[in-house]
Amino acid sequence: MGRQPCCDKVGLKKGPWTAEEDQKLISFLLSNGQCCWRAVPKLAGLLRCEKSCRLRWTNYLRPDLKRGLLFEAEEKTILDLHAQLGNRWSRIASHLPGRTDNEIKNHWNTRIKKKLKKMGIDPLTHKPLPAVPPPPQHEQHLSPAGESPEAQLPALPEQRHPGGKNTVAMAEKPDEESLLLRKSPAFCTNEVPMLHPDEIMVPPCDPPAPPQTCTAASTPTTSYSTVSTTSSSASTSCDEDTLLPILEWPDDVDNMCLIAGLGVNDMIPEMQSSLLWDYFLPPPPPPLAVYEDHLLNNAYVQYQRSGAFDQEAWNKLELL
DNA sequence: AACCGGCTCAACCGCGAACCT
DNA sequence: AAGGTTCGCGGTTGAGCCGGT
Repeated sequence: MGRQPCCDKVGLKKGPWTAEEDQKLISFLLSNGQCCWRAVPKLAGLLRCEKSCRLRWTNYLRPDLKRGLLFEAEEKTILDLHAQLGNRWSRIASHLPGRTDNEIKNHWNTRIKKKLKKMGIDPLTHKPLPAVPPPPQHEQHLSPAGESPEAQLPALPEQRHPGGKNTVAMAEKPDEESLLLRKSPAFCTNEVPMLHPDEIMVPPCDPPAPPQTCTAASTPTTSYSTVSTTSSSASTSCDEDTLLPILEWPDDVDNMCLIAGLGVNDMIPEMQSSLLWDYFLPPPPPPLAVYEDHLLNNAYVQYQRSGAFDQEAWNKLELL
């Protein structure tokens, strides 16, 4: 359909915005409100396309935006929502007041994704990464076109939305199979529940804690526990909705050991440190069936099921 | 001091949906 | 109904920053 590329017009400026341009846009939008974006650049006296103006406003200039690092609770909310929604950044952002989809997308791609990979979790599916089999000795061919290791993993279920957008498959109208999965308490390691939008329960994200809680070092685990207590009470209804068993996050090392089938005495000193999280994550993955059993005990699955979240361990991943 | 590589994030691009004529 | 316009979304890019050598 004869659509004009909006930014190809001659004479329109591209690239970083200057303070002067910002000021023009802000003062225009504050005095006139957001109406037809098409008219905004002209009326505001800007040599920008409407798209550029809208983006600058929504992602940067809007007065209700929070700036700076995401709070821990926000990060957890993003994790929760991404597990349910996939890369629907605008939907995720709608649950985080003052945050933009762009900001969340960037944060996901630069931080959370890495952390999950370090934990052996596929950031796309929130499932454990499959074992990468050692290349056969006589067949160490590169995959075609130099695909990344990720591209060489076993094919996942169809991830693309029928519309062609590269989003994680989501059951807009849950089919029989997905309904069964959601009703089965045994699921979890195989499937991340893809929920219908109106089923999504988001733990309240009330970070307006003092900004200093933003740094990992200054945040004792207990401070997050408060948040996760709140969220787990909220996630109770979530679990009711999805009919998942509610498992408690262990209060202490004894419980962690219990879950992992270990005695406290079995633990080496390092394990008794706050790196427990790491220890309960799967080492090089065994065959999938065994692996799944093992995962029933691992911390991330506990997190997926209960919403409880070991913030300290999570923060440590940042430092690795 | 200079160079290099990795990282971050603001901005851009292209597409589809919704709306309008 | 068909074609055009506007808006919003998600993926990608690249300039600038920063730490390491």
